[in-house]
Amino acid sequence: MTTLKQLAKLLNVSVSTVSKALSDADDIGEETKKRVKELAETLNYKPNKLALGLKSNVTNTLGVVIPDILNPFFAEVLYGIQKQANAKGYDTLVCISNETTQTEINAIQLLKQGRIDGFIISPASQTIQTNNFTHLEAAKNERIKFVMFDRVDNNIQTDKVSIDDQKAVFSATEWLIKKGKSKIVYLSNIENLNISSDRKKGFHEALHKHNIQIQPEFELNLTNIETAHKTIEKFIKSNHFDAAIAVDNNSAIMFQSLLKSFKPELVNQITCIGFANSKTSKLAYPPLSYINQNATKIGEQAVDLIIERIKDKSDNPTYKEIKVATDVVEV
Amino acid sequence: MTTLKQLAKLLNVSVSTVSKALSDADDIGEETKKRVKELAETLNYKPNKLALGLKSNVTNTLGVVIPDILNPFFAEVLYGIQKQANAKGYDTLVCISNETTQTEINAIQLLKQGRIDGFIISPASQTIQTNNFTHLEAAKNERIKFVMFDRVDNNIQTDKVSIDDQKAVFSATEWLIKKGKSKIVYLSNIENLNISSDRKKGFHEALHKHNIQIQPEFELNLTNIETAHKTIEKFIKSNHFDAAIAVDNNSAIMFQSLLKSFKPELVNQITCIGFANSKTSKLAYPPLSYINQNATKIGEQAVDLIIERIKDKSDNPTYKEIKVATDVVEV
DNA sequence: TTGAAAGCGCTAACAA
DNA sequence: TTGTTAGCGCTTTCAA
Repeated sequence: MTTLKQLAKLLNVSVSTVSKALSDADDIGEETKKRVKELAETLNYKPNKLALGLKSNVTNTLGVVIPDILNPFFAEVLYGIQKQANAKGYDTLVCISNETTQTEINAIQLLKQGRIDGFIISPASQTIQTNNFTHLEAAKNERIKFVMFDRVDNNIQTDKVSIDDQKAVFSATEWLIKKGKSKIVYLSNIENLNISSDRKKGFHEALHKHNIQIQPEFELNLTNIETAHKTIEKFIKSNHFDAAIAVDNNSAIMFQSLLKSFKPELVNQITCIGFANSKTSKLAYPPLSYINQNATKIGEQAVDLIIERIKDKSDNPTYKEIKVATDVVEV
Repeated sequence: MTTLKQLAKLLNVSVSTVSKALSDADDIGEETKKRVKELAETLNYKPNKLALGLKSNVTNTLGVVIPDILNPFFAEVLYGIQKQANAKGYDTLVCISNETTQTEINAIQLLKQGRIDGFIISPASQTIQTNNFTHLEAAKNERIKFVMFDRVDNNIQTDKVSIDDQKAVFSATEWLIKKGKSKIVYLSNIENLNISSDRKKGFHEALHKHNIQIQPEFELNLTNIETAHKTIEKFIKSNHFDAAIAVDNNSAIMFQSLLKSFKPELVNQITCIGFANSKTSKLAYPPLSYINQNATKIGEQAVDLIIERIKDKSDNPTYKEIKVATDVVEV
């Protein structure tokens, strides 16, 4: 790595002259600037970011804590985060908590060691289930700035980005009802999170509004991937239904596939919808209509929020809670 | 952030005493050590990693450049990288190249600014298609250590981790043939990469070995997601076939779904196999047998290699090229 | 057993 | 217009 010192030596000037020349300070002669810049170019000089960070307490780096990168939703959020962070001149230090609180604590420790300006987190399911947010509280006390996304918690005061889960599922359910559907099976592989209960509320709300009876046996729990196929098969074989709504990224694809195997004659009459994006919707045929969660947008918004917060030096900030719009994409 | 200086002041000792006490140096009195450690604990002192990095030229951070995080394969590799890096005490600075060379160049620039000890990269498809590896050559000249994975290039001398693409597809094809299949359709959505041609070679090799004629119209190009369904539909409707092999992560799921729609009577007679993992294989019903690419393992191996290389101070290293074993998982 | 000083690469206030 | 100096947080050598 080329350093200022080396440039200075080669050019027979002082380190500070080189530093100033490179930043186009107006107290350096044009001639000198030119010489300095040329040599810097030739030697492919890049300022050492560690030194800059140490000096200025600004790292231009964002921490990102993601529960599960194998979940396409989080992968897409990460994509949005990266894209936006890059556009704004930030790098990302990424940690995957693997849904456990301990890994999350470690991650935040790492992120606290002066290496980031702030972080973006969606808490692990374990954290949410045990309601153990002490590490985030601690971060807050140490004035470390962070933004929560997707799995947001009401007890933590900070900036948040999510979708309106209840509304998203309400709209999708209503979309089905308006197509004349009334015997709708509800699929979820999401563990016991706020998101999950909000989504179910949206489902119930829509049924209620349209005077449709809630039937507990029409709500399938597919958390366990090993038994999911069996659960769906059993349901398909022994119930009358005319639509399916999945509140995660996978279950609708699965359901449709089983439907085609066990009741092929019904495929055209039964409408399936799930959370997805334009690409994953096409894994199924016919392609599934889907609830577009705008995961990329969530990531972008999270980045905007954290950068805004980083730049905001006020002591008593008013936190923002952004709801990214979702929409039903009919294919 | 608590610093050594602050601790020193509070304890009325010097900075160097604190530093040594915390690292258990044997020239510091037990009593002092105890006092220092207690206060450090209370104030939740964490050494500033930037300062450590600046001082020691060791960052314990790995750069990771990934072409496409929405591809489940790369997501899983990233998972493996994170897991292993963490286990070995490294953090990861992740960049997504989005399949373009320019982003990749930027990423490597970022990674070069003294922030990482080495990086792990799978080149963008653009980089490979234009055969433009100057940025990697440059990195090599600057003695920056890196490991290539998956999309490895013969012209770059460095450590590499990949699967034996030809062999993997050969084995899977042969697995189909041994089940009595001979009219096998070949599906690929992979752009023109080495991987792609190696996989096709494996396919041809197996056909050849078992005296099966190669039929170009049995090799479907599904690169364009918009036309993929149509292409498959047309094929299914107008050809006799008894098996399908997909050399990517999505096409087999898609193919099976279209098959069930257009030739449901054949589903039980036609065997589909694709690259997948235990989870994605279950998106289809019946679950697909799959070629297990061991993406997690690839990530882990890449981390092991880069760490080994970082620790190796020799001038003329012998580079390793690891082939991770694949296997056909019959469901 | 403890502390002072130098230095990693950089910036910025101040001096020349 | 250029250079000197101090300091960001840390480790380490050497001196006390």
